[in-house]
Amino acid sequence: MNVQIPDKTVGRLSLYRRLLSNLLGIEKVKFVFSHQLAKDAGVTAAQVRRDMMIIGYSGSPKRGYAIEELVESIGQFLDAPDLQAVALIGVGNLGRAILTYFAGRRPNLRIVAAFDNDPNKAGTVISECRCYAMQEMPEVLEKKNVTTAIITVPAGQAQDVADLLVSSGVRGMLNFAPVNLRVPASVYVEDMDITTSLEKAAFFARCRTAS
Amino acid sequence: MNVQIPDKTVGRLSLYRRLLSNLLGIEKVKFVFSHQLAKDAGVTAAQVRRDMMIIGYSGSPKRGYAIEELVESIGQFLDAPDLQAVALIGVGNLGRAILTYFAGRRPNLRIVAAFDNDPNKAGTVISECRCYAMQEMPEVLEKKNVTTAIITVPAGQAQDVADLLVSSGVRGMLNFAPVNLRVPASVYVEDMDITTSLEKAAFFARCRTAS
DNA sequence: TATATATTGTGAATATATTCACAGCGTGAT
DNA sequence: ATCACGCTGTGAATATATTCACAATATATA
Ligand SMILES: NC(=O)c1ccc[n+]([C@@H]2O[C@H](COP(=O)([O-])OP(=O)(O)OC[C@H]3O[C@@H](n4cnc5c(N)ncnc54)[C@H](O)[C@@H]3O)[C@@H](O)[C@H]2O)c1
Ligand SMILES: NC(=O)c1ccc[n+]([C@@H]2O[C@H](COP(=O)([O-])OP(=O)(O)OC[C@H]3O[C@@H](n4cnc5c(N)ncnc54)[C@H](O)[C@@H]3O)[C@@H](O)[C@H]2O)c1
Repeated sequence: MNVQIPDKTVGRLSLYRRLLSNLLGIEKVKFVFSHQLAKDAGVTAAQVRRDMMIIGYSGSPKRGYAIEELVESIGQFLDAPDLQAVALIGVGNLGRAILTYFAGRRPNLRIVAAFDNDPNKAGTVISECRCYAMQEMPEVLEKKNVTTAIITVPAGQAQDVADLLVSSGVRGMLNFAPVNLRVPASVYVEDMDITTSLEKAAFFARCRTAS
Repeated sequence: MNVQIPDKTVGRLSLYRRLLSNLLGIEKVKFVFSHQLAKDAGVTAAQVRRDMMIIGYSGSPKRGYAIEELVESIGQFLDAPDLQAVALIGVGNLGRAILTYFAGRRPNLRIVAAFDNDPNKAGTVISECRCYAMQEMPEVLEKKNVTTAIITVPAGQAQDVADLLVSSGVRGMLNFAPVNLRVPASVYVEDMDITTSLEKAAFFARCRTAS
């Protein structure tokens, strides 16, 4: 990956792909114009075309983008060639919701192991995913070749967990704990701060109401 | 709200406040410098100072920011003067996790009602929050003066739910369904797309590993 | 009281992201 | 075959976000 890919573009590509898959699967459409995709995605047509440019995909004037081909292209860009294994740490309320949601949903991006320090949880299976004890983590992560992790442990435990993950070779994390994780520059962290997002929604709700 | 407040700044203010509350409550510190807060928040010191400028809060050189006062200032800026009531629609796995998490956590920003179209859920109480049937929604939202909502229904239902919410006076939404909601310009939508975020983490995990 | 000093507040500079706007082109119509 | 049209691809322009850099300043110290 020599060129620096904008973070935002990656997010939109994932979004485009999902929308395109819907079009293909549900509406049986074969082609889309940038402005159609843009409308579904909530962005401008120019943005869509710019993103396509970034991944080097070309459409045709008059016909637009060949959906099937484009989905393939985005996949080639976003996905690992083989299975990309994901682990989830912290099988609490949120962790279980996520495990259940992703179970069997994506063949190439699968949660292959869950971990929790609660001894009652080790050994259980949630939505087809085995839950391991924390001390098994390094071994399991290596054996299953896990490179990506979802952190759903309490805030106070998140840094320790992140350190463990890093030392076990994880390079991408989706972090739900409300803390700024300190990781080496070679590790990517995507934060999902639900509380902050709710506060934003609440703030702008008032803002808009006032105007 | 005459000046246009940057979206990103609002998010960071929420984050700063949480970090500052920790400092006050746990570490008993009274003052912080911009670079200390910046480190905790994972941003630059200049960013912190710029954000403070935006809400019109001043620190003092040599001492920094008076934490208690600053928390108060951020609160004045972010929070409603009285209770801001929130509703949650879709009491599934994710919805229940969120209800449980926020129960009793914030006095001023509270989930005061949940809704689900499953008749088995209407009438139940999850983490002190009453779950209502969908047809009760307009009435309950008005009575409880709800202006903000969390959408955790399946993607196919989210637009209908959003329309209902808008017509009941909701002006801010936190949307977990993977669809772009079409709402009037006077309504704010904050999207939390867990799938896209996981794909981003996975993508950059590969990216970093390669380099 | 005077001084040294590390930090604030902020205009200007830079970086990043998005949009504009239009030349060029492929396609369906004729 | 030819044409007219509406779209794509993209350089340039603009908008937004962040960082730089430094004068102004409040305080701790002597
Ligand atoms: N649920 C929400 O809506 C919500 C909202 C905002 C933030 N969050 C954050 O998401 C995270 C998870 O939230 P939750 O509601 O699922 O909490 P939870 O308490 O239900 O689950 C936490 C789980 O982590 C496990 N755990 C604790 N320490 C551990 C460790 N060191 N190693 C491995 N496992 C450990 C616990 O046994 C538990 O199963 C928290 O950081 C929380 O702040 C959640
Ligand atoms: N759980 C996750 O980790 C996860 C990840 C990515 C996206 N999401 C999205 O979050 C949303 C919720 O996910 P979930 O896992 O909680 O799903 P879920 O199926 O467990 O819950 C959905 C709930 O919504 C209710 N519902 C359905 N239609 C409704 C309607 N018209 N009005 C009111 N209630 C209705 C259902 O009865 C159910 O209780 C979905 O849109 C999903 O795509 C969830």
